Amino acid sequence: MESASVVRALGALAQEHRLAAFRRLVEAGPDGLPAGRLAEVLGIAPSSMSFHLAQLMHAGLVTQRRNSRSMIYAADFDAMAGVMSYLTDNCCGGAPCAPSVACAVPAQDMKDVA
Amino acid sequence: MESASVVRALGALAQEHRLAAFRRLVEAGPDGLPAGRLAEVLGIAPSSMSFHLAQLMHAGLVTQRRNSRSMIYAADFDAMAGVMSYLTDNCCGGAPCAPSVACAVPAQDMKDVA
DNA sequence: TCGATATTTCAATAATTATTGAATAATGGA
DNA sequence: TCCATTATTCAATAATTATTGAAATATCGA
Repeated sequence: MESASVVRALGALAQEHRLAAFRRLVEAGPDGLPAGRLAEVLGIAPSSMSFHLAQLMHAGLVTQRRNSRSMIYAADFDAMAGVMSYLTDNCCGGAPCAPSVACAVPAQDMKDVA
Repeated sequence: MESASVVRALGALAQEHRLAAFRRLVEAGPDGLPAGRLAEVLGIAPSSMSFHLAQLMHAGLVTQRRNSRSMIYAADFDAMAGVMSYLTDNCCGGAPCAPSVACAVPAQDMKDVA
């Protein structure tokens, strides 16, 4: 993953509502969530939600599919893994920045979601 | 680390020149680099460099100290580790986004620096 | 086809971010 | 003290980002 993509991905996550949305999508897993549900949960206007989801799409961090009238968004775990690799390799000075526990421990629940 | 700090840190890294600067500082280690040297390496005006370093400072990702006439900046590895922990815990769906090799392998050289 | 639902696009505006040269501050050496 | 060096702050401007209501698009069920 080259640095321009990483800048886009970091920029996409560097916003309160988008970080919260992405966390919800990670929590939801591959099934994803409809745009309207996300807007409702985050308490923002549907058009704002569309704007933010477009940013996440452009950064390649989420996927989009239609289900009847709903647009379902889901986190792209491979893309996120690419960002994490880049940061680990280039921004952590060799020592893994993520504590080693992250390598062994299974899923962790989401507390403190906005 | 709470989400507002993470948003600030991601925002600080979500810019071409700042990501490049941070990578250089990671590479330089605890000794850090003077502001002027960074500006020179990145090819931007000293005042722009000051602006970007202030952003990184505000995000808590770098430290600052004076050495004679130079201001020396250094990467704050603990802060970066905090960001990585947050992302691993909240944005990677339990599966470690960083490949497991990152947990075992030592330092890695920096290629592809801007 | 018509109406309701779900979402996006558009337009207007506000707020934030990035850039640079010029002016200002801090340090050290002659 | 005076000058050169190093860096930051300021001012002006340009560019990008975020927000919302209104209008447009797509889908479904009756």
